[in-house]
Amino acid sequence: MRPSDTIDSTREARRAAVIAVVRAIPPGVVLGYGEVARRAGLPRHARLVAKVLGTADDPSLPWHRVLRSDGRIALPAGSAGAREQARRLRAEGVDVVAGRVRQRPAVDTLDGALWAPAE
DNA sequence: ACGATGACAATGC
DNA sequence: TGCATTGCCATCG
Repeated sequence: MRPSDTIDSTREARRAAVIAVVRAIPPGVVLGYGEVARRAGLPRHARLVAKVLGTADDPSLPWHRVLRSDGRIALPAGSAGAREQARRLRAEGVDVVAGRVRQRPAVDTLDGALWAPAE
């Protein structure tokens, strides 16, 4: 490996951390960007999470389970991505109405709370 | 180095 | 609920 890679890896490491967290989200569960950032050990990096998901090319990544903190789909309403996301969520049993999820992304729900520990 | 940008979040009205 | 404002922070030109 080139020495420059070791230094650049800070960026890669964060990206990897975010990817790992997103991949760990179980079906039917949704999290906010800020939450994901937290779980990735990067508090206040919600926007970075967005960037990562946007540039991630891994098709097996369940990026559709990441929403805004208010339960809204982050992608522009009507856009191909937004429709795709809503479609996938419903396929997992998540209620999506008008680009919004009928479930609190917050760790308010029992499922979310129980999911918190571990690792 | 500097300002603009963005799949964000919290707060206030 | 919706919209505007402010704060945050990595990226990019």
